[in-house]
Amino acid sequence: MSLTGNDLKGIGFQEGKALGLALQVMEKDFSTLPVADQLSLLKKVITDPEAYQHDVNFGVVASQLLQPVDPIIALEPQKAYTVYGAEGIEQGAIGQMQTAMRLPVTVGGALMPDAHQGYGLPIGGVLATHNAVIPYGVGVDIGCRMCMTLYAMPAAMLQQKTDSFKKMLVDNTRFGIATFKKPQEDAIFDRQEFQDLNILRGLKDRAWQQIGSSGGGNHFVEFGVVEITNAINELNVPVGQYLAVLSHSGSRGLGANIARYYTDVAMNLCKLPAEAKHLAWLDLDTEAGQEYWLAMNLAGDYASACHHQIHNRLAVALGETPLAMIENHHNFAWKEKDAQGREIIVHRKGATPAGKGVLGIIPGSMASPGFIVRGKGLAASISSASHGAGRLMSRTKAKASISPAAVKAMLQHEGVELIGAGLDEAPMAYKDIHQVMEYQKDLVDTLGTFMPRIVRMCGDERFQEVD
DNA sequence: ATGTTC
Repeated sequence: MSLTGNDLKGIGFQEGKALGLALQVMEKDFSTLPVADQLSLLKKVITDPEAYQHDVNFGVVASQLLQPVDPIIALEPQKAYTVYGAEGIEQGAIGQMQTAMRLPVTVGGALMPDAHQGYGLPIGGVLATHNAVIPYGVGVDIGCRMCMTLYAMPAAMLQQKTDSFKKMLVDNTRFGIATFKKPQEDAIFDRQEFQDLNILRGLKDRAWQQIGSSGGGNHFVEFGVVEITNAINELNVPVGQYLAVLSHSGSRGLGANIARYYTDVAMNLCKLPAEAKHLAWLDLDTEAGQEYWLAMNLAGDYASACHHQIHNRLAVALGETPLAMIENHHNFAWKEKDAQGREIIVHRKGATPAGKGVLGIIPGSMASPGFIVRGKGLAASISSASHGAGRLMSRTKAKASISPAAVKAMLQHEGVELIGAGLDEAPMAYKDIHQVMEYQKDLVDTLGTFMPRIVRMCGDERFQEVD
C-alpha cells in the first residue's frame, strides 16, 4: 500500500522536502508493509529525528527534519495597481491581486476585465517584478496561446460545405488524451534544453507523442469568418471578409510538468505567509531561476510549434496558403522595460500582450466574436489586455444550470456547428465579450473580428483512445 | 491546464 502526503501530514509532517523524502523511502523500501505500520515507523522518526540521523533507511528523512526552517518572507504594504472592468470581477480575484501587490519583488500590476480566481496570481492578472519569476504567475499551462491564419477563400464555403470542413477538423486535430498516430517531426526537438535540463530529458518522449494536439478544457480549433474592419493593419490585407482558422491551446504535458516541478522548487526556496505561498518566486540569478526561465521558454516554443502544426495540417487540407498569421502567448513571463527603462519581469497569466503596435487575438466564446487587436502600450495596464471574455460562472455551476437544449438553440441561432465540448464551455458560461472589450478600449485598438462557424473542442476523447 | 498526488 502506498502512503499519501495527507497521511504524513496526519502524523505531523509539514509540506516540504522531508515529506517528499519520507514518501520516497516508504515507497522504495517499505511499500509491502500495512499503512498503519508504515505510519508508526515514520511517527518514530518525526518524534525523535536525532535518533535516526544516521539510520540506514531514515537518515535522509531525519536529517531533513533537523534542517532549520527557512524564515518566512514578510509581505510589504500593498502597491497600487489598476483594475479594468472592476464591476464584473469576482472578489476572490481582487483579493489575490492585492496579495500579489504586497510581494517585496513586485514593482507593478494590473487586473484585466476577464479576471477570475486561480492559484497564486488570478487568471487575468498581470504582475511586474524585479529580477524574479513566479511559476504560478505564469500558470500551469505555460505558453497557452492563440494562433490565427487568414485565407483568401470565400467565407460562404463554411456554410455550403459544412460537412467537409467538419471532417477536416476531425482528421487534423486531436483533443483530450488522443494524439496523432504519426506525430510530425519538428525543430523543437533539436533544442539543447531537452538534453541540458534533467527535468526536460524525462519529458521529451511524451512531448513528441503530443505535438500538434490540443488538449482539453477551453482549448479549441475552429473555422470561422474574419471581418477586417480597419484599413490600416499590419496584416497587409484589405478590409473585407476572410475564411480563417483560429486555435487556442498550450504546451500540453510538457508545460504542466515544468510548472508543477518549478512551483514546488520555488515554494521550498521561498517561504511566504500562507495567503501568498503560491506566489513563491525564483530569483533569476539563481540556478533554479535560470533553469525555469529556459524551461518556460522551451514550453512556450513547444506550444507555438503545436499551433503551427495544427495550422499547417489544415492548410494542406484546404489546399491553400494562408495570407497572414497572427499569434500570441497569454500565459507567460517576458523581460520588458518599465517607463524609466528598468528591466522588469512581466507575468501575464491569462492576459494578452498589448505593447504599442503589438498584435494579439482575444477570443470571445464559441458563439460570440473574437477580436484581432493592436496594443496601445498603456503603462497602467503594463501593456496588456484580457485574454478572452472571462467566465461568468464556474464549470460546476455551468454544468448544473445550463441545459443542452439551450446551448443547441443558441448555436443554431448563431449558425455555429460544434464538435465535442461540454456544458462548462457553453457560450452562456462566459461574460459578454463586447462589454469586456468596452472595458479595455484604452488598452487595444480593434483591427477586425472573428466569428466562429465550425468549432471543435474536447469531447469524449477524454475517456476514449482515438488513435 | 494536467495521464489531474510529491
